[in-house]
Amino acid sequence: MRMTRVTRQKEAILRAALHSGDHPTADMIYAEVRRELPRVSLGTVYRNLQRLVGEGRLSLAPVSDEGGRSARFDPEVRPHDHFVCESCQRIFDIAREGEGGLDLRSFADRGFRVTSHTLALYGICARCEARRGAVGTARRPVPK
Amino acid sequence: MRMTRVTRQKEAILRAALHSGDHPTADMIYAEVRRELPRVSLGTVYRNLQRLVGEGRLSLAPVSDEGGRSARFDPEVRPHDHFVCESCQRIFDIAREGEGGLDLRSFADRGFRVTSHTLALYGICARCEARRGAVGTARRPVPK
DNA sequence: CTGAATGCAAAACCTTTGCACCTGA
DNA sequence: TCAGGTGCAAAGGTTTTGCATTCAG
Repeated sequence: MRMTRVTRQKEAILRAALHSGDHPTADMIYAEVRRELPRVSLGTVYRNLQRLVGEGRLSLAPVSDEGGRSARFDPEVRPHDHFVCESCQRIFDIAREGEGGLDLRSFADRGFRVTSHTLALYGICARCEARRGAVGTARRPVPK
Repeated sequence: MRMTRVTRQKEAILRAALHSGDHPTADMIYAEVRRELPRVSLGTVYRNLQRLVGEGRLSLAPVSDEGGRSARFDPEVRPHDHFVCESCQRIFDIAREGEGGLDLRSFADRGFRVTSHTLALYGICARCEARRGAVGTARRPVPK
């Protein structure tokens, strides 16, 4: 039977993932944890992130940010959607209302069984939209 | 000014991507092109896939297959959605009806501008669902 | 005690890039 | 001709893994 041990590292990694505001990458979490546990290894971070996702304490945000090859972790584990701002790159969680408004009947009719889905919206967030109006047409990133 | 040259390689790569049935990875396309041009390099494949996507002749399927770190290319360039079978791993294109049934008013109200979106459904496809019923509860992959 | 977790470093994977040579328009 | 494309190989970035050691239960 799988014994899930409580280690200083794992706790710090979860805490970092929860408290790091914006859908952090493994590397961001690594940097954060390092401030508390300077000798932690990147391998430990990856292994624990994997465990935490497996235990349902974190989720993976299914967003494909342009050149982004790195996974984004999400403290929100309930089904929800995402909005990605193409200007400042921030990722917003979107609460899912009911079934997300999806009509899946045509799938059931064809013998398909849908068990989950991911929805990501792309565009310009309110802050960038406002700033763009003020500054002109330049699409420069909005600092945190 | 950007001159887009027609080369044997580029043509073979596009042909391979179009004719390869199921949302191929760069590697699959490489293998396919190699049969015709054995000296083609993987770098050339990547460079051309990038160009073809830039030219709107291919698109990238925004599906996050489990451990899959590799990009999937899609001959369908019009906006559409995807269904990923978690049993046989096949990816199905789904035609998008109208705006995909998404209600984006609440976003506009909050000052967000949505320019595009990606929707991926996960579940069991009709073929696997049927086979599962026949075989029992075992979830083994369905061969092509 | 004992096996799960860690730290470290090497490897694995996918993709990009530098550079000399080639080639299509 | 000659800029853009190619082949090759090396580099880059992210994630995984082998192994001796440490540590939680």
